[in-house]
Amino acid sequence: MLTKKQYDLLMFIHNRVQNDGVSPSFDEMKAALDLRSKSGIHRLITALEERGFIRRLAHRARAIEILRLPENVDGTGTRGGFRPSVIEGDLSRRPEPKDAISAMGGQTVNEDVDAQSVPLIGRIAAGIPIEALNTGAMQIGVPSMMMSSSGEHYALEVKGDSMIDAGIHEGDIVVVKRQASADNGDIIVALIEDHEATLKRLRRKGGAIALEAANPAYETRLYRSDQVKIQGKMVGLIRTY
Amino acid sequence: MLTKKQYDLLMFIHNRVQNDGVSPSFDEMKAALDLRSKSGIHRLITALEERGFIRRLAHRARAIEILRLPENVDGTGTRGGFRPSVIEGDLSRRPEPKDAISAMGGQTVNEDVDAQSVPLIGRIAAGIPIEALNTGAMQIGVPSMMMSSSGEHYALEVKGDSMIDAGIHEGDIVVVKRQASADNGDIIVALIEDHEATLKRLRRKGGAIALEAANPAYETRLYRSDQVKIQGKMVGLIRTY
DNA sequence: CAAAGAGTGAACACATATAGAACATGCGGA
DNA sequence: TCCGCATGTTCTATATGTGTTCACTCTTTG
Repeated sequence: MLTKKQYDLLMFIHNRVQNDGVSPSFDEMKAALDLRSKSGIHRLITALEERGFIRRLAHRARAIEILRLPENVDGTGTRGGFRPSVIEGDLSRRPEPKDAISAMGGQTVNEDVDAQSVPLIGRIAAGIPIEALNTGAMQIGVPSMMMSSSGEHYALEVKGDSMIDAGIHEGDIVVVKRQASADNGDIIVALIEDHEATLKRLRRKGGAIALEAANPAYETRLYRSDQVKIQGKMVGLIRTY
Repeated sequence: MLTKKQYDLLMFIHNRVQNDGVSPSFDEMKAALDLRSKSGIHRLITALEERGFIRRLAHRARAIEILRLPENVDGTGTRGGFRPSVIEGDLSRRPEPKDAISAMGGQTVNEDVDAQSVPLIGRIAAGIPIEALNTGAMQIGVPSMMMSSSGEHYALEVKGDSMIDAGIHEGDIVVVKRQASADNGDIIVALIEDHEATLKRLRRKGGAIALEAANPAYETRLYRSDQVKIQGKMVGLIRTY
């Protein structure tokens, strides 16, 4: 759990981000908490990072991102804090998925765990469509650090060994961020000719799209760009022994 | 997450894309932010790209794509262009994870996320002791399914490639359950002669203990059982791309 | 192909921001 | 009470952010 100071600081940052879109500098936080030194802020920030409430880019100004909030986001404002527009009450989370981008991630937040739930929606393998086990889609907890704060994520269980040289084994669970485009070299979920989903590395060659397996036993296959729809980009992997 | 200037520029680009359908040139951005040089814009653009707000095509004019906006911006009605398409019609998402999970009747005590925190206490590699135990032990969220309900768990970052054939790469995080014994074939954290910690596969040979790497470049080493102390057994792996 | 348009990037000067050490204080639990 | 921990402070050291100028390179277009 957080100390009061840590909580205050987290709320201050959150409010600032909500209102300005810009995270505060150490000096501004210092003023907000009524301190005379930025070092105190530094330690609080470090503590928040350790506890998984925020994430930072090292050595970048104002590069703070809020990953989650404590359970009781009630805004017992110490200072003249503004109410966040998105978060209300304690457990009532936002009902509108379309807001998922403007709010923090759109997944549930637990009181003390640096993780979020994503749906495990099926399996994926070379040559085999994603099975729809939509019914009762299982939820799986995924470390927040694995996901970007915005966007939608889902999980798939890996079948087959086509990506084994990338350290992706049968039975592993891959976490995917849903997006329609990706960069060269990304591992993506690709839907081929609207019926076959596969996990491969993306490589663009001129106007064509190459889908590379990470296993010499499988050949790279080339497609026209209209044959392939990118369903998302792999952002993480979870394996249980 | 962003500095004021970065935020201003992002908003300017966003508005221009919304209104004109074309992203502004550096000169136009220069004028908009009241600068006298495009170089400043160039650096801001680089910063925005680094932070994942925009994407660019190198050496292409006006080839800026907005990936996301800061959290305070209401994206309603503006997201049409880059809302990724869904995987398949009937696989579409389940926007209310909490309902899904409670509807499944899982015996979750933690009503929200199926995960727990474990401390990330250091790094491990062949031949190198586990570094620094306490200094700012960062907590990491780990799926509950990865851990047994009892027992103590911790996490280590992997250095080196000695287990690469087991799909364990440099930078991966391994989740370990603390225990003093393990079965043949388990991957364990072993402390050798009280000074060297290593991640290896356990193989007992008569009275001796063999520690096998999963990389042909490393040799299996044999120890007397009094030379090796088992620190725990690997139960999971987490990788972020 | 040449010119215009667009983007890159080094270098300099300041302004801001972050990192940490070192030491002091106050509070709650063993 | 003693100890550990979160917290406050002061100071010092670095690193990053910003605005500018200048010299190119790359693309697009007539």
